Amino acid sequence: MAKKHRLTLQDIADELHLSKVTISKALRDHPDISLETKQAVEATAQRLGYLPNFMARNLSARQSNTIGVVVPKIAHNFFATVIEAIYETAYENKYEIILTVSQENPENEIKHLQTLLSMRVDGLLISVSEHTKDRSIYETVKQLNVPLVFFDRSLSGLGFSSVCTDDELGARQATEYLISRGYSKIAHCAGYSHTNIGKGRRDGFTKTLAAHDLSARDEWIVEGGFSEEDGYNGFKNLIKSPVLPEAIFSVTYPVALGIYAAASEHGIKIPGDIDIVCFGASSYQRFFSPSITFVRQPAEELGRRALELLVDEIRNPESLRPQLITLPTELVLSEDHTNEGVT
Amino acid sequence: MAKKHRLTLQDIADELHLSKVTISKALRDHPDISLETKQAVEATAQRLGYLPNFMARNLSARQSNTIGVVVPKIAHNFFATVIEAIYETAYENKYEIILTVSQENPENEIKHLQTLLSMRVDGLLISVSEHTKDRSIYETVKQLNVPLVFFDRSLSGLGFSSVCTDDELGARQATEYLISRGYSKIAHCAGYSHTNIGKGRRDGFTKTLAAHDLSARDEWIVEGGFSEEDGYNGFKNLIKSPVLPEAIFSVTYPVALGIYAAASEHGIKIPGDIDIVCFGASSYQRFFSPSITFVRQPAEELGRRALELLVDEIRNPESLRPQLITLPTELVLSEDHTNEGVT
DNA sequence: GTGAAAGCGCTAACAC
DNA sequence: GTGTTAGCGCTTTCAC
Repeated sequence: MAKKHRLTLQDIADELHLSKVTISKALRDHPDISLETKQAVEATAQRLGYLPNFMARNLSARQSNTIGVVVPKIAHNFFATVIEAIYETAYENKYEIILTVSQENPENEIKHLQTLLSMRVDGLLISVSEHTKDRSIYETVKQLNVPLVFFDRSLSGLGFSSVCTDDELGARQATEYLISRGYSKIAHCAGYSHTNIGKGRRDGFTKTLAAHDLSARDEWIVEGGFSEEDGYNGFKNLIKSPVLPEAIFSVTYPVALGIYAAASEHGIKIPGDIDIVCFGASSYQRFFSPSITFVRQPAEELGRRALELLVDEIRNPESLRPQLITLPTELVLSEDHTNEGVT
Repeated sequence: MAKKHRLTLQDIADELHLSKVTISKALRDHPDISLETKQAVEATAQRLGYLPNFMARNLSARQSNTIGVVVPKIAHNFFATVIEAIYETAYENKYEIILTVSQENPENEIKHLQTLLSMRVDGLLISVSEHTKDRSIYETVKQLNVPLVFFDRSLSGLGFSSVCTDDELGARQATEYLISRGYSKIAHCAGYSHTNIGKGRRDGFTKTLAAHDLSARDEWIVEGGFSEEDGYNGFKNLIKSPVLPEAIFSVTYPVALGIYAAASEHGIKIPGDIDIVCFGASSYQRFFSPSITFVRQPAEELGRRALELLVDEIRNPESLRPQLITLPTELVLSEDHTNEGVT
């Protein structure tokens, strides 16, 4: 059983005694072609079950209508939400998405970027891994003149646009809240300072403390990654301190989950014994207790804006200068705390 | 500023005074080429920053090393986990993934399938939407001879392989558990019976009841979709019954969340007033109370197996007959219940 | 071992 | 309006 010959423009052309160029134009609704012809072509294409070959089309047209995306992780509420928004917005704009996952590994990130470049994507949407340091691949992208927009986790100084959360604002909201609750001994399970989000959140934290004439003991700021495991390890380090903090500001939701796990191993109740505020949360959070106070990240908007900005840059390659967009956060109080006065 | 001319094989060929055919072969490690030449080519390709053009390569080679995936949703723990496993396994097998999202909409599903076919993906991995009824697109795929494997949500009778959860087993485990807890009035927020997973879970439920000489009142089996909203509406319907059930078996985790939301509006405590068991859960579930008893779905394994099976079919197009793989589930008791004897 | 010729399926430029 | 010609960048015979 030989591989079935897939229909081509020529097959339709033969059927209608026209040339394949006419078919090609008709199918793409080119003004050259008369309405009658278009309809006839459309009809037989439909009848024969013709499906265009995008590889051929794209090779010839030198564009793929395709956008490459690199994220550190998928199965994490924040990214899953951003990704879903990216998909929706892409389809509205007639772009297909090629999604790749770095797994927080810079080497994967480079490999995926190369693959996407080889696939000749029209543009790139990147959230860099927590360990990315080598920027040469991004310089290559710049040189190749391929539009790129960072989202959430960005690299500055490369001349690319970015759409990020206002990390410092969110951190300030979180910290102010903890201070308003009467805590003065506040710890921070922080993200790496070489990442924009780690640094922004940490800066917001320390600045807010300083504004209230407070400060955190050195060992109360534990720097690490953004995963459950990092939170777990972070808490284990934290409790080595001779003085325990009254509250913790966690850099991400997964980190907070790790903190929970570690704390429960030590018989420490959260938020009972040590209170917590978290940057980001699961969308399921509201159904469960302890319902924690958290900083809401504008995940959908982030995905949508990033994609729209990228499409803009693809369509107007020359006109635009890099834009650095920052979206505001919002503090969401846990039910336990809002009810406090009542209870 | 003209669009930069991307490097081609010819550029490397010129540099080395060889033909582009030689370069092409050298880069692909073709046995024709001598080691010296290969190394020289490799070196200058590296130096010049050559990136192959996959569109051209794929057009010429008539294969894309690409797999198309259609899922109903991303931002849902089960699918996010399956998708992540698919990505990992794909990379191990040197395939790129084109992921599309139907949003439970059959029209999107068809459109995406056509797009993927037009992109000439080497194979297809599908989890059908909850409303899919028209099967003609799948017959087209069959005719085109494109390998396709269903995962989790499948369509039978089309001659395609599938990798699914043992829904009936899981439902039996859940129902047996509720019965063992002493409940006899058990409701089921069910999925559509025209879907394999809706039907399997419902069958497991009713059969188990029957085996214990029990049965559910008609209005205790509420059929709907698989989302939070469906659970919410389902519960609203459920409580119209003159007799309230003592427990609910929920067809999915999102449905259980909807049930929570609706119940709390009515001042009904779950699992206090009405107990619940759920098919599937969030990976975060264990950190929170109420920690509910649930049926664990083998999400990673499902993704991995489905992709491996597909790759098999791509590589051995003739030899294999459709396989229907079913993976077992496992009941996970909530902490609240396991501690019961002790408390 | 290397390369010239042909073609993958399509589109763009230009003639008619 | 429609068709001819010439590629897009690569791979596959098949000579040499």
